[in-house]
Amino acid sequence: MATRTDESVAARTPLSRDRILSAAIELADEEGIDALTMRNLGRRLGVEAMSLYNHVDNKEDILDGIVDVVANEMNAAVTEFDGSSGEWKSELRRRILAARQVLLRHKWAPGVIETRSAMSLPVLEYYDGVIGILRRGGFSVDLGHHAMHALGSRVIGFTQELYDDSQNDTIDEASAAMLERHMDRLPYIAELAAAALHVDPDSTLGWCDDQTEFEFSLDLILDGLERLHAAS
Amino acid sequence: MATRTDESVAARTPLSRDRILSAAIELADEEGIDALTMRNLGRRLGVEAMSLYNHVDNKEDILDGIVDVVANEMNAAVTEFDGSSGEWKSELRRRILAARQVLLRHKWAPGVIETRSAMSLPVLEYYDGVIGILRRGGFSVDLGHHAMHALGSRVIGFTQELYDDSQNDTIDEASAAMLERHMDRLPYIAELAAAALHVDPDSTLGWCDDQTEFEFSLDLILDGLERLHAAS
DNA sequence: ACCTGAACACCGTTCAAGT
DNA sequence: ACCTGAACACCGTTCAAGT
Repeated sequence: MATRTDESVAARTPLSRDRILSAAIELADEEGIDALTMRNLGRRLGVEAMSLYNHVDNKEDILDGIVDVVANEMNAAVTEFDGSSGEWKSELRRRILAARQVLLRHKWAPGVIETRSAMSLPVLEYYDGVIGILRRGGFSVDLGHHAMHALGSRVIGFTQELYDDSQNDTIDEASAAMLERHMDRLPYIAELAAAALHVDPDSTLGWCDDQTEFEFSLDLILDGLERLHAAS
Repeated sequence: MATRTDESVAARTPLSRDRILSAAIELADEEGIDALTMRNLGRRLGVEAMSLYNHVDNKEDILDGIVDVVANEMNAAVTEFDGSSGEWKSELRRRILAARQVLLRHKWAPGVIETRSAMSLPVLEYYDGVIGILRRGGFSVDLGHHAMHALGSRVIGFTQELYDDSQNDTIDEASAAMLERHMDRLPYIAELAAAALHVDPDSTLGWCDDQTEFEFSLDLILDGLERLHAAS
């Protein structure tokens, strides 16, 4: 059926909004969000940067678009759980951890979502699904609203980390030296570091296991909500 | 004592790292972090952008510097509570809410802290104080560590909001129209909006009171930690 | 020792010109 | 209808030149 199956087809495939958004996500995934420039994106598509403007309004439009694509990916990953159990807590927990798996492939996404002034319909649909789980589980509108705030970015499976070391998985030498030098002014951090060292002797750095900490915090919040819910 | 008290003194005051950092913070507070460019900063100081490089290494150095200044402001606002009560929970709560007051004056700060690769000593001292409150309150090193993760950016008094409307306190018309158009696909958000409207009839926008939601979430986490602490 | 002007290598974006 | 080259107004930063 395919009349053109050689590799050069890709290069000849005409530009489109969808191809631009896919390439933009690839670029951000592989090289980080800072590498997502119009000129870089054009190069990846074998085209001049200015050609992109025939298919998207501007860079903001691209950022809006890739957020929608990722949110749809989350929604797809998550629908299988909808109504899968009568239990709001386990259902919500599984939904959030599934969304987290998607976002771990697109670590730039929470930061970009944060900067959008207009709202994304797919993101709102994701949120709507979360509130739906709570409401069907018997939460009042009010407590459901509070719950969304308490979960914060964790509702999409992400901890907006102060000092997230996802970029460079190690503490750089300058910081390590500074820590060393000022341990006397940081007695409790020194103690914590010592304890972490005890567990994993050859790294001052890998103090924290992201997934473990995420689930700890998520469960802490879910347990708190459960108690408030039971008391209401 | 002052031989020169006229207003032009400020303009003649020689440049220094401190003056540059103060001006940078003013600029970011007043016009947002995007307005903090070397040329803008130079203009505010009555000097060419290139002169700044005599006193700071580069822009990264300025960002590092203003984070330190703000963190020191937080530490100053917070020391009065240290050891003020034997009760870790109320002490930590007051500390975080005091830090929050500082950060509400410098809303750009959490975002900048997040992008620093090197660690700030004043920020670490703030964290150290938090862990200290927990440890003196009887928390194990491990539970103290988990607690820091659970609090996340809230430990410095800030909710890293998805869609924080601090910039434009209103939902823009495009988003409002989109919400209107797709209410059928967002049944639970529609319900929430209706409830919020009921409370405050003339705004689809002011759904949430930041301070209320912050304290709700903070107390939820503190209560959860208290329970884990009691069980340990 | 400190400040400046011109320049460089990047941005996003516009627009007239090509096919 | 789509793509391009040159250009514009911005970035951060370097460097030789001024005082």
